[in-house]
Amino acid sequence: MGDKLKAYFEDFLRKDPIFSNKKVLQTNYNPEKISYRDEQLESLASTLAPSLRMEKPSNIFLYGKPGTGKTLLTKHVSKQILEVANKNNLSLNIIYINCKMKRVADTEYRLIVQIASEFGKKIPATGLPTDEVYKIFIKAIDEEKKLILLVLDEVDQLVKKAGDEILYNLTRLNSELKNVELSFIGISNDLLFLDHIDPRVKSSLSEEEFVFPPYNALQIQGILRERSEMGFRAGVVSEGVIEKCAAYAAREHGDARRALDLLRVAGELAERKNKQKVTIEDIDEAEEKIEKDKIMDIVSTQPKQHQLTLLSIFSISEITTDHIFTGDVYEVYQDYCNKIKVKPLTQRRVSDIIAELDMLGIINVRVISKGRYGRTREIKLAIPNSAVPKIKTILKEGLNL
DNA sequence: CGAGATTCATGTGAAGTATACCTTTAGGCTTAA
DNA sequence: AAGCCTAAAGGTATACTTCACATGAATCTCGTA
Repeated sequence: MGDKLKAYFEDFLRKDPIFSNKKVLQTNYNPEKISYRDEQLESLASTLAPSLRMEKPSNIFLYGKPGTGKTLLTKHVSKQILEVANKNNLSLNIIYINCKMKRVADTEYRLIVQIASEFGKKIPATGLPTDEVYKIFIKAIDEEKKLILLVLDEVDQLVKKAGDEILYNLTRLNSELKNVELSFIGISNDLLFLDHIDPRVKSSLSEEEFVFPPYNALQIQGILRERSEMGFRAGVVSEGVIEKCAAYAAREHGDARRALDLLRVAGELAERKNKQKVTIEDIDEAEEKIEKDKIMDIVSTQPKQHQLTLLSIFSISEITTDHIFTGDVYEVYQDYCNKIKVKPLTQRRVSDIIAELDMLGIINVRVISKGRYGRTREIKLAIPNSAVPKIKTILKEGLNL
């Protein structure tokens, strides 16, 4: 038993590794050089530069489709600025918050709590009035003179859920602060986001606006080449692999992150299969795996009730190819609840949950009127049918079904 | 035949409730002088 | 008397429920061409 395992590990060690430096291909990797975003890099840098003179920089708003380098660039510039600031003993803080994170920063209260905790201030998760939380927060940071850059990634998600007053309150925060100056960097995937918010907030939040256009296929190829040279051993990546990754990603509105994921996962799959080269076939497989992993990730972190709702939708989708309606989902949902002895929520709530699941992108939902036969949500799966059974079984396991 | 009324199944908004947690405060107990 | 602990009172955020009204096109109704 042990020998076999040891042999496997020995083998693993001896085997020609596909990767030379896998980190480079991971999505959280921060490259030294960012290609094809020179213009944005320069704009961002020049807008933020005054912060090194302890002058409050303009608020900035970045938007563009996913995987166009918004977050990457922001982090990159932040890092550089911070390094310089530290070297010169400037009290400059850059706080990065991702507003999408469920149960972390998806309400006004939680957002402030989250920001405060970045400053080491613990605030209870519930129980305090929101303006009290603001006060605690202000008190905590306003002690010494400093400059804070607050990066709000995926603000659109936050505003969609909790309204744009949050942004108003945040921008107003500056007048309450005596020593600290606060600048905002908002990042949004939704190109129309700015059109939907209060004009007053808009004008103060986006004093500067930078658009991140999608990468075209050639640019993605370029990015992939750079990274694969660093990440893979020479000659491991077969002819056409990069082109294919780029083509896949270009199809998805030029999402570079996706392209990189694709390449990395393809490499991992090849490695697992003890292959010497990454081939085009690996990419197809990787595509499927990424999709599945992504969904699994979202699904498994959902609260129980959401999972039950989702499970109901999946179950129905397996028996019919027709569109699914809220009423059907609710019936199945109740059955599942009874089976595991959980008190079912009301249809009102389930209706809201379905809307939330839509926001997550697992399903697509449209409110339609079926005339004489009432009005309902028309639910469609936003994931490949092939992935359903597996997710379903995992869901069931997690729910003791 | 077509304009207008009806109808259905659920969307949607507002207000209320349950839960879990918070701070404040008042009383009771202990302690030390 | 001062200090400390505890429990009750009074407050909030969040997830959910309850109630009531809004929707909007397929279908029905009925007057008219």
